[in-house]
Amino acid sequence: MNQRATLKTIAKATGYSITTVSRALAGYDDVAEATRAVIQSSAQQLGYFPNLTARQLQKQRTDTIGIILPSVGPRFADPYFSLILAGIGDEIAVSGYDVLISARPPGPAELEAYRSIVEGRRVDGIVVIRTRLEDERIAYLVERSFPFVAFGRTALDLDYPYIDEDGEAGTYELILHLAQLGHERIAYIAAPQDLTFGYNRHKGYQRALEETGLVYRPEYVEVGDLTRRGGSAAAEKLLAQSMPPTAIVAANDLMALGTMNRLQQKGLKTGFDISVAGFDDIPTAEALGLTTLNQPIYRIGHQLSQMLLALIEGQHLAEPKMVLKPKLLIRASVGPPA
Amino acid sequence: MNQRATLKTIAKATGYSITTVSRALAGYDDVAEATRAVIQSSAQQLGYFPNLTARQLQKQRTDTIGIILPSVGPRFADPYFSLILAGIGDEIAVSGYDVLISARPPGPAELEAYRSIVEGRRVDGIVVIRTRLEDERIAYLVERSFPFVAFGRTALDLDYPYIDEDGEAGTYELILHLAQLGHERIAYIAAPQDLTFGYNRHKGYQRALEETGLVYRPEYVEVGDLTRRGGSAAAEKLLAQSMPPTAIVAANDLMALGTMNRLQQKGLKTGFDISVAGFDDIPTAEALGLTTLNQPIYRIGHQLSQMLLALIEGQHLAEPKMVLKPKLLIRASVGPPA
DNA sequence: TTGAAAGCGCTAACAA
DNA sequence: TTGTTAGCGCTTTCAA
Repeated sequence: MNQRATLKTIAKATGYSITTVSRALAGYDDVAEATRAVIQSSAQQLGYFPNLTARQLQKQRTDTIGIILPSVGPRFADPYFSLILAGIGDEIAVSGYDVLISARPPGPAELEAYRSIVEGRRVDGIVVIRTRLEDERIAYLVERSFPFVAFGRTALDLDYPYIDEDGEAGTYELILHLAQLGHERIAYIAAPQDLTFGYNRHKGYQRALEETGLVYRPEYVEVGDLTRRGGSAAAEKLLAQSMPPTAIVAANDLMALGTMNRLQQKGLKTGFDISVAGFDDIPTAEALGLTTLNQPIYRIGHQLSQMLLALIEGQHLAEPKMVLKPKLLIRASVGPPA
Repeated sequence: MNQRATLKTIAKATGYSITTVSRALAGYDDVAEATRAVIQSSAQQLGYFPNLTARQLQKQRTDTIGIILPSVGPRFADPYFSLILAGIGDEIAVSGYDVLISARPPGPAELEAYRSIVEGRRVDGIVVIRTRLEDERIAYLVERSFPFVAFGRTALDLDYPYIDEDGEAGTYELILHLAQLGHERIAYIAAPQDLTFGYNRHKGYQRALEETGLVYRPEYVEVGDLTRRGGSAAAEKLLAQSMPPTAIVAANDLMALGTMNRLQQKGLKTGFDISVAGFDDIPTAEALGLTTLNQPIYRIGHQLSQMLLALIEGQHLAEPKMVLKPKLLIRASVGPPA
């Protein structure tokens, strides 16, 4: 990499002081027009570009926000992550901010990454995604009073801004729909229960069963790892029962798709022999006619960005806590019991 | 955000100089054990964490690599981008690096973003994705001799490290397969021709037609914008011809999927009435039985990261230029002509 | 209108 | 073993 031009270089070249050069380039109005012209042309000629790191150190701000993906292997490829990332990235770019991304598996290394970018002052704010009931990341950020917004709630009694979707209400509505179609044996492939959304969605399932007078049977509930493969494995177990379910609802679309795969392998027709539904409405869901609950993840990313930027600017948030109702999309994967 | 502890704070607290504190914490062995103990406990107590920005300024390195996504609207959500990002992010994290991401539409703003992170010294290296025939980004990086690797070749006569897939050979093989099935009217939905992969894949189409003795008809070629919607629109035009094609090949899966949608709307059965094929093998492709060409994008991301890190370390690359052969996956979307 | 000086927080060469 | 000094490149206060 060739030698860089700095303010010093220009100062030397033009004979002015570093201070004047800095001010001329920054557009201050207390610089003589002639001087500014000289300095600007010199800067141009030398290919000057400010060293952002130095500026950050001085200004104590980075114009960057951070996201640490709770990644488990290639899970980064999860459409959920890409969508939220897209929403955040696109919106943040408009304001001239950048996004710093790290991928860490949940646990000590993850928290260490938070400490690193927070204490190390690498970012001005953080977006926390996929919250957990006992979320140490949020506890930490609140304690440090560092600007952040979260996609999701927690069980912690802490005050912080978030957007969440009402997973309980959504799942409740879905199960109700199935019950109305006549399903009585509705199985559920749950998400890990330490994840807030996993807990909430499962609660919706439970509540719907209760209110429709159906029995909650533990053998009809499997916990999956949110992947397609996990969904497939869970479906296998559910179908192996002596009294197999007539409908299988998964806590996310990926597992629902895995379930559909498994049904196909077994020669069962989704939507006829067995109904399947998911949650998220990822692109593939529409293509395969999967009944699911839609939440506008991309747009939520937008909103989270706006909230975070406002926070960074020290503004007060008009609506710091939002819970969105997901929209039930009935598609071909669901029908009356066989 | 509460007050931060710096080296100075600890120096004041312990009575040692900033230098000694720095060295004690950095683990230099020319510090008395007793001193180190005192300093470390003080640091611990004060919750000290080094200011990474300051360190970067001093060390002239950021332990960060940059990726600027050529985004057009929510295109960030393109599985291609997510996958490559996943591959890069996961691999880079292992080495303790972070990823800085910006999203800019191709054009002046994009180049400006490159200049900003390069000249501004915000990153130690860059991954350029989705190269173009006349790629100004690459011309710029080469000229600045800044460490970078590219996913894709260019038409420029420049020496730089890249991994690319052989889009020409892949498409060639696919078209050949269709011809062997008996297709004579094979239409093509091309990618924009300024994109290297778009150009190459189209070339494969052309060459295959020639070699099988089929005619290249301009009216059988549409250029799409790589989205589902674009594929759908292009398919519409192709099907409106007096002599419609019996097979439609798209330059990427998303457009192929759009084509399938359109066929379905028209009541045509993909794979029977009309054959459809794509390129990329995104997750949905398998689910929908789309014939396509697979390239291991995620793993390519891994490799690009490794190459880039080696470059940053000043190492010599054993194999700086790699061209991978995509794998043809025949699925149900393709059959003999109706 | 311009410049000197201080400082952001850190590292490192050199001296003591 | 420890401290002094200088410097990374920038911004900003204050004085001239």
